[in-house]
Amino acid sequence: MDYQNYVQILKAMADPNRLKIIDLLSCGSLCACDILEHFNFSQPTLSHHMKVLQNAGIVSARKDGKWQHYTLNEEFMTSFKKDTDLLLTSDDQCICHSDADCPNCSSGKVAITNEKN
Amino acid sequence: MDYQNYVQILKAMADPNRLKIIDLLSCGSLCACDILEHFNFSQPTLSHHMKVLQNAGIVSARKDGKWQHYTLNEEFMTSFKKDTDLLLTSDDQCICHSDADCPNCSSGKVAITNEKN
DNA sequence: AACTAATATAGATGTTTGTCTATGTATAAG
DNA sequence: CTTATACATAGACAAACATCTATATTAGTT
Repeated sequence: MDYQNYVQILKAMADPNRLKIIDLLSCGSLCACDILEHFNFSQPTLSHHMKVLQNAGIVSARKDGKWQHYTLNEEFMTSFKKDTDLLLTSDDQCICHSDADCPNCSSGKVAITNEKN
Repeated sequence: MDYQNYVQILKAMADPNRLKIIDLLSCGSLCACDILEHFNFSQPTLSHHMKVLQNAGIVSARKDGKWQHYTLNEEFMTSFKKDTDLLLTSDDQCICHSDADCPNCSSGKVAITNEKN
């Protein structure tokens, strides 16, 4: 799996305020000023958070006159859940399979989830 | 949902090395020295990372002689996926429902996913 | 008892990050 | 054209964080 992208997403989510923004957007699109009303921090701080969320591919923005409308990316929601499953599942893509000295691989502990081999 | 706990988990995961540790442990339990072999950082650094993962409830440790065996918590894996689903779904627990001025609530955009009301 | 191996703790350090104030830019309204 | 509104950018700063070296602790071994 693509660690870099997944870590960037996790970092973007790992802030209580940005998490709240994601939660807000999960109800539907919102413009910056509507989001800002839910917080105590300044407008530039929100601007910064929205940029972090956009850079991580979590949120996309659409400009409409003076307003910026933010929407949760459908692709993020599906791929994040998929990557999480991939991470927490012992499968062929497990990192230890590329390591000949891995105790779990050599001891056969992974065999149960690797029956096709 | 419990933001505090979820954010703590996200913060613990939002580091490339700790993410790799989680991936390693998803194949089965490992002791500290086995984990350390996969990295270039020092032993105290690993000790620090393992503590972060334990404090977040992601990993639990069992001492066996000189060795510390680390295991991915089953409870973390299930609750993390559940919380993620909860976050990314517009449902009754959506944060905006506690806010009378929320544009999405007042405009009825959420109605589709809230048919029982 | 002395030694070695596995891990933890303490303290220092450079980097990242969340936040702020001040200011710039773009769009609409009067 | 001036003014107000919505948002972005620049730069500063304190707190959090990842890492290191040095040292302590714990448990086997000789």
